Amino acid sequence: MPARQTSKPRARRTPEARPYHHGDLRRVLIDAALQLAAEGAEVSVREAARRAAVSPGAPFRHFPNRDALMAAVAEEAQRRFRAEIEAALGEEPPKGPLERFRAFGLAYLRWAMRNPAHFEIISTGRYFAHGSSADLTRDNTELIALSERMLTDAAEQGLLRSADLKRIQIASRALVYGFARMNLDGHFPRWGIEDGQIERMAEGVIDLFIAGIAQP
Amino acid sequence: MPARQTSKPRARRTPEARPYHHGDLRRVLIDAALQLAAEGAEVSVREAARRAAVSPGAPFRHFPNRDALMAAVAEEAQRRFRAEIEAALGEEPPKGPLERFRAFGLAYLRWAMRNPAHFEIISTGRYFAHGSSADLTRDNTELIALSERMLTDAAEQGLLRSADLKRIQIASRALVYGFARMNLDGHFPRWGIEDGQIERMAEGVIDLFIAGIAQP
DNA sequence: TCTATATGTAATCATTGATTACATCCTTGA
DNA sequence: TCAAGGATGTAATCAATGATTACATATAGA
Repeated sequence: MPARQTSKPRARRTPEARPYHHGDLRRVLIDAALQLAAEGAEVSVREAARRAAVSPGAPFRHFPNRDALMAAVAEEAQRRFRAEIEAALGEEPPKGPLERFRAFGLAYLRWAMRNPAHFEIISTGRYFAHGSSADLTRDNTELIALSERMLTDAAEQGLLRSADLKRIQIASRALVYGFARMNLDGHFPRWGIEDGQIERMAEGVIDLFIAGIAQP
Repeated sequence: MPARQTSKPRARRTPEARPYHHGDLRRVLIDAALQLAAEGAEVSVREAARRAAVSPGAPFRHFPNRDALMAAVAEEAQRRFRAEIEAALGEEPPKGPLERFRAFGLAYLRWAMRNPAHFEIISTGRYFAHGSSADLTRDNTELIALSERMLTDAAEQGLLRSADLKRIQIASRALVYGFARMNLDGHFPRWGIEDGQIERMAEGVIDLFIAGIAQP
């Protein structure tokens, strides 16, 4: 059997001999899990360990349990999500709040549709206790606050028909979230072959909503 | 040990001795799984078997695998979902299409919020292959058709501002589905203590949407 | 009544999350 | 410098689950 070399590893290790310690296993496990999810596979601790070429018990040195790993994965995904949305908004020349809201919704949906598995992990609360990660909660809260600020601005500038701001905020979240989840949950039967069609429909839905709340 | 009586079971069985054959195990398994889900537990084949007081292998006489059981569960849940919505619509005195649409959305959300686990099984497509049950697909399709008909009627009666009916239909589905899933996925933090508040917000969101698409 | 079929049981397997005892490495401070 | 001790990985093991197979029993129809 090709058992592990027992020669003193004190000496500089040969190129192919992995060192006993991994380097940054935590990071590698998170990446492996993200990749697993992106491939549409179930995320299992053992498979992540396998991809990191490490024993099945090793991950538990970094995460007390599977949920903690998933929470870390969600944290990373949420970070990327937020970064991409803010980047998209940053590219925009300054416009009115409703135009910014439109850009926000589009960036949100584009990311959700291009990273469905990661969006699912972020949003579902099925993989770990809600609020178990402060970072995740913060990123999420700030994204929501960002979008709500746009609507508040719009209201202050008299751009909205209704005075019930809270209602508009919730409805807008429900609309965008619902569209993302419909895509995720397989409610867009065929047209998914090339995603352009779904993204165009996302745009149309957002425009319809904005037209509905905007002062005529 | 209180091992099973080996006396010839040919004779009429004593009251407490369960007969070898169960009666309607398939049905009982589905009900057990529905109940498990409603309790917020994971639905496992074995636990369903346990509740049916039957061996762990028995369910596989009725369902080729776990997914098939979940599909049957979804079928039953979808049947109830549709029945309740149609019942709610039946109670309504005949009104305009937008009023009917409003009643539809409310009935939809009320059921989704009162049966979150069942709604999840129906809608997610994570528990079994989409389209694996003809009945489920049919019930779902007809619900969608029902709601779309209301919007079509509204359009024909000149009640809508926009001519893009398809867009309105998708947006309305996204809105209602999104609200239901936000509740399901834990995006309504505190106010859930008594559901009345969420149901009122659901009502408000639907009204906002209808006001947005209706001809002023 | 006799037999084919449907339905349940017992035993077993592979996979997974998790824990425990042990091995190895790395850092720190005397 | 180097030994102590914490951090990190391994090996072995456990319990739960989905699934399969061989076998047992009940039921229906000729």
